[in-house]
Amino acid sequence: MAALASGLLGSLDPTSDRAVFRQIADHLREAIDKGRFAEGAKLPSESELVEHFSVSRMTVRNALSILQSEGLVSSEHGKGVFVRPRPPVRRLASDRFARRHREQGKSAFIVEADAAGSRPEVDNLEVKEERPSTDVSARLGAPRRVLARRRRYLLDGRPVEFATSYLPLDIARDTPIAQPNPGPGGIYARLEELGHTLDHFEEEIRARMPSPLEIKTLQLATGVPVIHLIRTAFDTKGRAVEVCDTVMAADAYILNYHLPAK
Amino acid sequence: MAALASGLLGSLDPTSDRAVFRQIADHLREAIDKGRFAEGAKLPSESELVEHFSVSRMTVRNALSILQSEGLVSSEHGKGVFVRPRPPVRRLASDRFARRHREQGKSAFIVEADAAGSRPEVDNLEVKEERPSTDVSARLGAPRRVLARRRRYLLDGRPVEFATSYLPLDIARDTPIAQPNPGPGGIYARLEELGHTLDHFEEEIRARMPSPLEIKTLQLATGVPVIHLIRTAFDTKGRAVEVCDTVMAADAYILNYHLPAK
DNA sequence: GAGTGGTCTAGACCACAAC
DNA sequence: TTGTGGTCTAGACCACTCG
Repeated sequence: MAALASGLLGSLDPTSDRAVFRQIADHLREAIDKGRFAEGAKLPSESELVEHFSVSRMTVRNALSILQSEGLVSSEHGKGVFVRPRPPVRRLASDRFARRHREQGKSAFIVEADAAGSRPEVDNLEVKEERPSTDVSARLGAPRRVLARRRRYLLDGRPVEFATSYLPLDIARDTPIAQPNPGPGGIYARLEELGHTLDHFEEEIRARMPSPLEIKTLQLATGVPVIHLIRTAFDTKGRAVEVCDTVMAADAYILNYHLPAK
Repeated sequence: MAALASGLLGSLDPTSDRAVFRQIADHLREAIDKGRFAEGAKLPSESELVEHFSVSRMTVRNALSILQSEGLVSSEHGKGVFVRPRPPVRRLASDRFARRHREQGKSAFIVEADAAGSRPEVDNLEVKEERPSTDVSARLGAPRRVLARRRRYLLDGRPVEFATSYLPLDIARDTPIAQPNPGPGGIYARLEELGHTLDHFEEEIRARMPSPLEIKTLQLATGVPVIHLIRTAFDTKGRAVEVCDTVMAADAYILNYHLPAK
């Protein structure tokens, strides 16, 4: 309907080998990168792009789907296609499980969110005994059953992280760890009270595209990967006392690590 | 042509609200997850799927594009659509820059690849002086110009990582660090010889979808995110002496970190 | 040459959002 | 009611791979 401000977008190169829908994607991407469409701004509608480039609607949709898969734009049914705003990221410090933080009685998530001025929430709480996966079992020294604690974290109403902690039953059964709310300082504080003084953690980090379930749970936009972090906690006797499997929306996090040069 | 073994794929649910192309994607995903199509196996051709599900070709292609964006399959022009084999992953230990490794004279990449039985290569070498980006500049204490060392790493012929090191010119100019081959132990060994004894590193990790240039440089399949790692090296005087900006194919790496509980 | 995926057209009908 | 994106059809021609 509205005339497209042609100045914002170039025109196609008919001599180019590059497919038309890729050229259109390139033009849009460049316009976004150069700030000609700001964060949150609406792109020209599909029908405007059809007219501007003189192509069929499928070609335009193909171009837009590229930008979606790159995480640059997201579409809203009945409204339009918008430049994805970059959500604020949460930095995870490598000392986030240091004892001095735990002793303050709040969980790391709550403390950091408060400090950043965000509203933290935890939901989807589930605590149950179950048979461990082979991977979790191997990490924990092959217990037959484990206590699983699942929860989802949200910031200002947006889900950012989904985590499950697994603990051997001989450690966790009939302790505050098996309660929905384990008390101040979280399960690490309880583990230390139970005599499992923590010695160190091992973290394992992957990045990949989310499964359909993860997309749903974290309400992920198209083109947003997840960071998959598996942390194992060891006590001073060298025993693995907890495995925490965490899936994070990658656009919500920066992970920080401190490495001594030794 | 060949009859499709219908047993491998269910049929559509006409009463479902779920879009047809999503249902087809679900069926294929389930078949892959359950191993009915092994890694590297060829999926039924588009025309076979068209016939099996009695839909148009665009609908089938829409379904396949979902699986591609999830990184589950990749298409090969003229051959077919194949289940993506999981490439072997390289684990990066958090002590990979420990001095004891450096003193053995080989770079971390070469040592690890040899140990894993892979054939390592380094190409795209470029060493030049340039003006730093604002981000790099801020990390290095605002030098006017820096030495940039760019290189790409390959394993068994496959590009897996693209890295740029930035060093302040007052440290690196007219030293072996400015040479294409800085010598045994790499630039960290040279830095220490120049009096910049390394104290610690800070690493910053993000995950995101790759830019078109990154897709090209790392020859990334559709649906493979990248891990973006920025490491800053500090000497014992507390000065930032190097920033290394690394982009890794996420399906080729697992990052390991060791965290003391303190 | 036969089969495959890659690109593109020109329509159609639907569901959702905003006025 | 109008405009938006979401889904789907039924074709077409092309480029690539393999025998």
